[in-house]
Amino acid sequence: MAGKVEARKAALREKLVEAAEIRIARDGAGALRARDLAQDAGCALGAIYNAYDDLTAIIMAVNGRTFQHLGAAVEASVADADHEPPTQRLILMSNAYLRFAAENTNLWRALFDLQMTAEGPVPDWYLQALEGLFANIARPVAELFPGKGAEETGLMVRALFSSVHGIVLLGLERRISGVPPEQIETMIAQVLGQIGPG
Amino acid sequence: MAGKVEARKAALREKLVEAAEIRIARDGAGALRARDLAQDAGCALGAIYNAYDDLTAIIMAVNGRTFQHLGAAVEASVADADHEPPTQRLILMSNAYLRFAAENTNLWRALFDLQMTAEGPVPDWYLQALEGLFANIARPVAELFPGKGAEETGLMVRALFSSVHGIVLLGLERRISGVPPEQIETMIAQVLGQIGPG
DNA sequence: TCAGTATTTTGAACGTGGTTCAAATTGAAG
DNA sequence: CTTCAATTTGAACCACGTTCAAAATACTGA
Repeated sequence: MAGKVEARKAALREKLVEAAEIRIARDGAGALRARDLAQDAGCALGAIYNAYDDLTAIIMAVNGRTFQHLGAAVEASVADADHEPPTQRLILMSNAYLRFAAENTNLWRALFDLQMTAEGPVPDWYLQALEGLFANIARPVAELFPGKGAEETGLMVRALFSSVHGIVLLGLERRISGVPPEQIETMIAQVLGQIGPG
Repeated sequence: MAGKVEARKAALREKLVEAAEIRIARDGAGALRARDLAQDAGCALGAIYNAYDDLTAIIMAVNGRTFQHLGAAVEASVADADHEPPTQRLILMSNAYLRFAAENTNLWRALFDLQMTAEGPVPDWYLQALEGLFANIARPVAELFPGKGAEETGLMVRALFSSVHGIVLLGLERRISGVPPEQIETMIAQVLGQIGPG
């Protein structure tokens, strides 16, 4: 019975991220409360701190899942779009990004909100998840700018991702943008439609 | 001596925003503490709540100033650039935006961080300040796309602002972007340089 | 099986921080 | 100077993340 405690610990970790995911999705990461989480997971308040260092670590665990889902959604959007021109593939991915953000706003926000708050270095898997996203963008961009070097292409990839991210971010903040959600796609197309050589 | 209390109250409000501005600029809006603020302003803890509804209201007051400074910086960047082509003017404004954000990161972040947190409606002057920024962008955009209607131009203005905002936001988050600050200008130019008719 | 030891779980308690409010202080009026 | 209203004060309240000594549980050897 050596793995019994291990298994119980793992089960608790699992229950905690699941409960946290539900709460973050519903109320946002800022509304996550240790006491609520303990209740949801059916454990003692202190047990949370046996499973994770602190609440931030749990949010990070949720972010890990969210990144997976986000990455899958973006990749699926161009899974069978090889025949489409590169600009169109960029637009497809961006719309998938928008859709994911719109349907999972709080979880998606947690992905980027956390960075601002926490001081320490971003975990490695975080950066790698981002690189994964960038890799998908890099393919159409490389097709669009065959002449450019890797350096400049890499910057362009980040610039385009950041642009779409900004459009989605402010666009979903209805109170600021005043733009109805269905217009966000138009804005993305307006910007990405311009991208191309010469 | 009718206006005496009024004046004292106004003076306290002033001291509070000034102290808050200094603290937010140094440590970020999230690190603002009521007790520190009271000490800085030389008033009792409770006095804060005579002058303002809550800490959020003080941050909003600071944001009001920040918006003024930001608007002034952006306008100044194209003050005597009428002879420049529209794309160049967009780049000038964007670089001014970047520069302001880089030099006043915490104050600039507070401008957008707060929205996420607070639930209530955004105050009117907030939206008007944004409209003021948009108006500056609208001029070059209208020159670039003389054929487009007001509707589409308005969307494009928001799309471009959001794009630059996104590039600056993620670019300054060094831990995420991994891009050195001086490259952010390059990314802005990469995207804005593409904008133009047909 | 059981006593003894190690490990895990528990939740009361601590520290921090925003906000409140009864009491003290200050200012206005007679 | 006295009285009354308004303002100012800071101790106290509550919510929350986190800790840690004690209780519960699991493991080991006889």
